[in-house]
Amino acid sequence: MNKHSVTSGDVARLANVSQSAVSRTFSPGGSVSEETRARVLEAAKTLGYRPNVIARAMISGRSRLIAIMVAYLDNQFYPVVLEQMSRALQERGYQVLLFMTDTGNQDQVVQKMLQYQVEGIVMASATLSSSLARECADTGTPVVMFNRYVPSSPTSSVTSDNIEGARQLAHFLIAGGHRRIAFIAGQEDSSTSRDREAGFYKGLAERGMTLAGRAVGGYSFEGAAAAARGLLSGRDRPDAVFVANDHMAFSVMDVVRGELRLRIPEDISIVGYDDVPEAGWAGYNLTTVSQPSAAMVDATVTILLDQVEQREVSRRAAVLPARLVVRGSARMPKSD
Amino acid sequence: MNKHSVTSGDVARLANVSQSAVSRTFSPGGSVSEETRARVLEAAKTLGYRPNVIARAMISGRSRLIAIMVAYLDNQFYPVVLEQMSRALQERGYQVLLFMTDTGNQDQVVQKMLQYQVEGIVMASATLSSSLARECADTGTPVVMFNRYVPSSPTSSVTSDNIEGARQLAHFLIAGGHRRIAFIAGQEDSSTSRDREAGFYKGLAERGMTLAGRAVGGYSFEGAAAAARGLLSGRDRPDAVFVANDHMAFSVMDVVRGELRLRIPEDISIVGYDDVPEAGWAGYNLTTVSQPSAAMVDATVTILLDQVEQREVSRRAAVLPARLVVRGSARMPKSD
DNA sequence: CTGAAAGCGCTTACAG
DNA sequence: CTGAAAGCGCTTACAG
Repeated sequence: MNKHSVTSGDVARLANVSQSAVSRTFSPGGSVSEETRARVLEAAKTLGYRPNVIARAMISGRSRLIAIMVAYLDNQFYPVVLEQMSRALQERGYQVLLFMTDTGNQDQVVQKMLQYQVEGIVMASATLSSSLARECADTGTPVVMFNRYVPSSPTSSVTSDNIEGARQLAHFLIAGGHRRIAFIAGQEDSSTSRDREAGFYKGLAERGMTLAGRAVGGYSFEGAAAAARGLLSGRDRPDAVFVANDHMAFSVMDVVRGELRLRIPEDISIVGYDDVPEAGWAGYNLTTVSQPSAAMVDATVTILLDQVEQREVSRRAAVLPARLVVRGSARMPKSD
Repeated sequence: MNKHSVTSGDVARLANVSQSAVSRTFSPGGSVSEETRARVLEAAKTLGYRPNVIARAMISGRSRLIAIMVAYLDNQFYPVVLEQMSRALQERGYQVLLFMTDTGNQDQVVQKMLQYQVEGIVMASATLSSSLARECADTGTPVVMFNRYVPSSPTSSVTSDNIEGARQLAHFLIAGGHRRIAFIAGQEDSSTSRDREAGFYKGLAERGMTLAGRAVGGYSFEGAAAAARGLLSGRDRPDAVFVANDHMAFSVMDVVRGELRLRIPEDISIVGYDDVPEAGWAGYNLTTVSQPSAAMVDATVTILLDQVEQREVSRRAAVLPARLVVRGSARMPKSD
């Protein structure tokens, strides 16, 4: 394959052993005498031998490749997750094949993954159509959806408790004395946006309140800015806005302070969801709900690799606890 | 490999043709009659055949895999670049094998890349030691360093003109009336930090000035905060600070406003480098220098794939123009 | 422990 | 255009 591709055969010749002996020396449980091993290792070193893992994958049926599908790398939640997940997978001896979502032909992307004989798939953007889910199951390739799920789907998923997190946020805002509370949704077909909205409604209802306004930001920076302008420029302005994720909340805060000339939280409170690194930056100091990204990554890797290593595809759903993170972008409850 | 791994042989049997005919049907320039092709395609469809690209890689010597080595995904410059680079590579028919830098055993990571028979390597974090560079060259695997370089190394690199960008920044600060100008370095052994510092000195010198203070932030958020505290808490405080990248500049701004209670830019000007998305957010509104990430990605992909496709490793260095982006974090020159 | 041999799923000359 | 055959670099029973 390469210019000087040295193979196990070359090493065998130099070490005066069989090619099988070389192979055994380089496979974890291979039975080789100390002497043979030493001879092989030395020959390998002088030749610069490096086992070809593609050939190994071919014969063993194990590529040790995991596909991760991402998008939205402008939303800091995902780069952080991608970094953690890659490290966790590397530590366990797998490599990450990265796929950027290609709007439109998601089908082709999944076909590519399968062609590369990946042993597992993490969907950290978009979800799997039921026909694609079936194809993956047919080939014995486990899939885990990260930070999303499809209610009736047989695909495993890892999420945080978006309903409970949003519910707490509602209670917190009401305790802070807010009376006109609005919501800016993400992508309306996403499970995160839907669950956060549902949990928020629930929290409001438990205190006898309802939503005072609603707009859709589509999880984009620009979409959120437009939503904020629409929602906040009329009369009877909300006194608090729950934005479906932090990434959009920053955009909303920029519009509120820069265009509408309102103070946060004196004139209006803004809260987000995710607790991305920037939420803690002093320029935003955003009150939000923390998604436990490290625990979510752990659960994903565990659920996926259990299936890979047991060679069976099953369905497991993990829902991890979320936690309210109080900072300065929302008025505090009176502590009396 | 998989549960129901259907192979070209299975398709051949069903279509009543040879296995070679199936293979030709699925290889771009393969000569097959229309009739055969149709029969094969139909059989493939009913069986759910998917060519095994691992086997193809094995026999053809072309894995179509490109390794990208990254780190620092908390610095928004890299996620954006990773996304752009992955998309560009996918469009040209390559897949990205992602490697997170593992402090310490960089050697092992590169060995892994080579074992996976990657056709090219992009180093977007760290640089290649000369012995590793030689190993890559020996196997015929081209390498491009992204946003970094080693002066005497034979490895290709793509950077922006850090010297010129920093020089312009110096001129801009001086024109704005600043007289006590300090610098916060990144990692001192990185080419970006060194070049930005050198260009900055040059710009100061051209106006008869010298640096009024210097600290090292190591390109980390916390390191930058510590550097800012040290640099700005004494007497004779600087009236402007050039921070070696935006990521650190945000941290410095937080310390300046949150801890030191100074106004930006009235009391002190802060400028950064990179022009990451957050630099444009109203909470920071950072004056900085834009690295042309899209052009840098294009150059990287072109330089790398040219070598991959011509099967020869050469050395090319691209230095793309940088551009001053004036926002609100530094006092403006008087327009008279 | 060791080696000869089969075989993973393909591509690609080579003859016809 | 088509098929039989060789071979990519390995792993893994199988005998010894």
